[in-house]
Amino acid sequence: MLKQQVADIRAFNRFYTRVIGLLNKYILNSSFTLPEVRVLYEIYYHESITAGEIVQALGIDKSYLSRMLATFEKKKLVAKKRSGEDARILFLLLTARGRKEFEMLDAAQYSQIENILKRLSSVDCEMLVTYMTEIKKILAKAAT
Amino acid sequence: MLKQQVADIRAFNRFYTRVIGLLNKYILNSSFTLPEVRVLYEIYYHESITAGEIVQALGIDKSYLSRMLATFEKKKLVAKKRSGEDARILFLLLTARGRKEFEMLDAAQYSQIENILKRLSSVDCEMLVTYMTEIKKILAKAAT
DNA sequence: GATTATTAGTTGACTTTATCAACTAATTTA
DNA sequence: TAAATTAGTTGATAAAGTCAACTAATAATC
Repeated sequence: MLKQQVADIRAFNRFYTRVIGLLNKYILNSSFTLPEVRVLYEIYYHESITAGEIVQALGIDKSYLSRMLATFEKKKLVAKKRSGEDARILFLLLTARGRKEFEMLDAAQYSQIENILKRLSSVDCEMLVTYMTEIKKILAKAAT
Repeated sequence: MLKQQVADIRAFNRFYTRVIGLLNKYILNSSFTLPEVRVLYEIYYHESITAGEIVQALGIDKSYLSRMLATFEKKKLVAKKRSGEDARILFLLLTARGRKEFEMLDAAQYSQIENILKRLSSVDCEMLVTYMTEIKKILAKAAT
């Protein structure tokens, strides 16, 4: 029955909002904020990304990002390289230090998930991953 | 392999963060903020809930909630009733107006999900709900 | 049964997150 | 070459969230 399905999905959304919230909480104990980590993530996995692309990808304000990048530059985590072809564009890249810092965060987030999985049987782990992957696939269909 | 499982779960988390973000975006066009809607939800579905229980359920700060409830009271959406047994405790309840406002929001969120399900086959709908329910069960085990 | 500890909630001060509009500098177009 | 676009910066400010100290009431214990 559709009505019950909608209710179940909303229940999952509330539940999972809380899960994500708890996982993110730990980031708040790091020296970075949540949007900062997301920005570092984008630069780490797409070196030579532009500020505009991050604005698109994360849906954040360009002025907000501009200031965030300025503090990253001050801390020598991110460097900017002006494009030769279009001098309006700045390519962003992590410095060695930026990569190192991000990798530490990334590793901590990894072990946070790992600690959850450790509490589960291997069958439950497999099922969890399978269900998540399937949900992604199904929702991707709805998005087209 | 555990490593891949962790990576898959993190990919799901990034994916689902966006899903929830898109669903929540509409709330931002309402006259309520996201945490406000969550608080109204809690009171609506558990009349005679206390502030402390909401803090527990949603993981929000008690001072933040305290101020939010004050604005709800000012707008005549929420009323407080001091417990006779323990005068430290305030029970929360929605006024008729609060219930009406929440029901409008709730109906809009319902049809938002409904619109997504309409784009899926009934098998996909059922699978989606099943997977979500199973994920909740599995993660609940890990939480104990 | 007075004193201490605990609990529920409030308040003040603050930080983080986010937005808007005006601006600079470079590039494209007409 | 002037006008329009584009990428990003800066100033001002609002909204969201947090922390710690506080009040008021109750419960615990000596």
